[in-house]
Amino acid sequence: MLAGLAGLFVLQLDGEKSVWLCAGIANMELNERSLSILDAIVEGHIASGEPIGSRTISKRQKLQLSPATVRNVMADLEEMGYLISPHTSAGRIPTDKGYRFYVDTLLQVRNLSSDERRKIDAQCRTGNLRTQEMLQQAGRILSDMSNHTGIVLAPRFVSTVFRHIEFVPLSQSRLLVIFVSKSGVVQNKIIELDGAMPSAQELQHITNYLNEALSGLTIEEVRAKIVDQMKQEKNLYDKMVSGALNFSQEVFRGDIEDDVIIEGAANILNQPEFSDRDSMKRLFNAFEQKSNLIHLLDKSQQAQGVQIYIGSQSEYQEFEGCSLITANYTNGKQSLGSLGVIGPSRMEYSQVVAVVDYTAQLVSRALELESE
Amino acid sequence: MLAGLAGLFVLQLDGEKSVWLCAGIANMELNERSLSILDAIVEGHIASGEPIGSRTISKRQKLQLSPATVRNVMADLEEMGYLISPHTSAGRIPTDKGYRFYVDTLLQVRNLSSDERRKIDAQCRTGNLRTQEMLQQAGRILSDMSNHTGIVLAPRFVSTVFRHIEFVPLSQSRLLVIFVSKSGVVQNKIIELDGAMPSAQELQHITNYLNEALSGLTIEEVRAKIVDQMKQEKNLYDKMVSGALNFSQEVFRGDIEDDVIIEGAANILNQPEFSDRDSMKRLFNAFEQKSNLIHLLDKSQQAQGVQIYIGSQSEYQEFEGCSLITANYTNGKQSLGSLGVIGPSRMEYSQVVAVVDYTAQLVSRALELESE
DNA sequence: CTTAGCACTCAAGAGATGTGAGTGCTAACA
DNA sequence: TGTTAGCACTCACATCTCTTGAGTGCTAAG
Repeated sequence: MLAGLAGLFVLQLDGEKSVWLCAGIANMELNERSLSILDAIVEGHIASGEPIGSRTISKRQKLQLSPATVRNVMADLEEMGYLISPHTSAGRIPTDKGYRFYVDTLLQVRNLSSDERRKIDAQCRTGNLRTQEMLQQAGRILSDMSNHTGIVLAPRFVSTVFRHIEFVPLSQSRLLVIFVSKSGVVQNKIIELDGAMPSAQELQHITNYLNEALSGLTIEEVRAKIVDQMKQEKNLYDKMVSGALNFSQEVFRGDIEDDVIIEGAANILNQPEFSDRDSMKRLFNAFEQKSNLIHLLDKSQQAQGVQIYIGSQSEYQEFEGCSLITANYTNGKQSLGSLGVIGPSRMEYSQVVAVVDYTAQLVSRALELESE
Repeated sequence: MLAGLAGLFVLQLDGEKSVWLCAGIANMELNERSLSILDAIVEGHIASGEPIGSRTISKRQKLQLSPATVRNVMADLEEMGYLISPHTSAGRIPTDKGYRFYVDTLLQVRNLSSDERRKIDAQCRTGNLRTQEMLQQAGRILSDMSNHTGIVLAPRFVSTVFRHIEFVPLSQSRLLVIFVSKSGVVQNKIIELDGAMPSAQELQHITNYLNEALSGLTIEEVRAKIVDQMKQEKNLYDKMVSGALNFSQEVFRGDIEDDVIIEGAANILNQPEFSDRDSMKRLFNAFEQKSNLIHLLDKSQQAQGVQIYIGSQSEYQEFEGCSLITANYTNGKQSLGSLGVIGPSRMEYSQVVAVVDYTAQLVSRALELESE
């Protein structure tokens, strides 16, 4: 859990760490004073957006140090890679490593005020939403409460539990297949038939058979089961079953792409750090392509609790200068997906972490109720 | 069809109008020379983005006029409201009225090169897409080919034709309803039951009854029919039918919101005219709220052929400085929705109109095939 | 009616200059 | 030995001036 190690870090939201404690545990290079100054610089920069100079730090009541002393410490911190100055005569700003250290060690996650909780609850409780809409609402909350961009990875199709399948013939050769997952998510797909369209009765039989045979399995298991049964096909004399299998192989083949909901992308226009065209375009393109975003969210789905990716540590160039704060959500039993906020590295972590955590809890609770 | 009248104008895509012709028909205030100069200024400005001066026009081979003469004409055009100069020593740029006139009278829609056609066709023919995906693909094409933002209004739910309904119980009191429209669009909705959940058999009965009774009607007609039958309820002794009606009233009540697909929003970052934060934000907000966009697209869906809205003529402030080029698409019989491109008023109309028109045709053809 | 000539305007870019926030270094101090 | 005051230095940023060039309107001649 050393600072500077890339990779994930699970925040403990309940325990508050004192700076004092960290001094011993987290990093031997830094004494209490350095930590305190680093903390002040990061928070000052987050608050103002400007580079922070030695005078500003020195004026803070807390530590009675002259600017010169602060400068010495800052020089050390710069040498260690936590800070950088944009140019000779400017103050210092945190590097990615600096943010990382701040987030891992110094950050005190604040609790949401009851006002904020109420605001979120109110937005959330807009009646009887379908899962998809509920997730979209969650994205909107994330975006509104953080003033950044909210992202939600919808439950992965392959890990959803099969509830129901239905076939609707569209034309001579085109058949619409509708699945419903246990949590009520509806997916559909069109398959082109090679042979003739089965009669209504045959379809009904196949439907009944599949609904019976596949109920309660995850899509992954469904796939496995079909492959398995196909192998034994020679032993199958029931024409209907063999037809159903042929069918469903077609149906469950191929991937249904993961779905990512992005809300409040326009908020990145508010961020001074993305004022230049290039970084703005890079981000928007990343939003439109989604695949890298999905990858990150997927990683986060497999982990537990709140995670913070900072800048280049996210592996993807287009997220340079960005931080991504995510949390997975569950249905009480297993992790279904993840959600979070993306914004500039200079972000009010303390606020955003609380919002992401709370929203993930809300979504989990909602899904838990549904899946019961 | 006088220039300056706000409102819609249906372009004739096949007929090419000569400037000469227009001089007589379109506007009595403008003689051939003025038209020619206005044309040159608009096209020049569209091509370069810069204000166009008298010297530039004078240097064109076509009309042998000195800069001074051109200046006189330009002064007249400015007085009539077609042009404006950003400042004293700059050239002229078209006003909204100027663009309107250009589009209505001077614009020569060019045909797509076979290369472009092939490119569009190739992108379109990505196999066996569901309607929703096909429309999204269309949005992407519009965006790619125009370098602006592509928008598509999905077929309005109320006007789609009922094909199939299905009920899936999710819990004791929550029932998932799935409709399929004739063109294969799947919609779903969750209803909360007041009374007890019907048994599987009852549900099956209700399903059969509704599928029978409602087949081939539009959702609008379905609603009317239900209301109608409810009135006669006293005469109904069939418990099942009355149950089905109660049910479906709940199901078809309330609106399913219109769906708008927006692709390539990031392209507005490329446009120098939207370089200032404010106009950029205004646009992105309009994209996120969608409602005004839907209203415009809906208007265009009810009209025929390609339509062009310019700047403030669109009624909405947030589209100031923008033009919207749209066309409706059909299933061969009736207009289902509309699609188009939104970008700065300074837009290559000739190119974009052709792309929008062609894409609308493609989508129409695809839906025609599906609905047969 | 058209055009050449001319004085005038103004945005944009290039220097020049001052200001202030911030730095590093050094020497004095506790 | 750690801390601090003092000082020279740096550099982004804002302001001002000056120049340049594209463009205009007006007037008088063709």
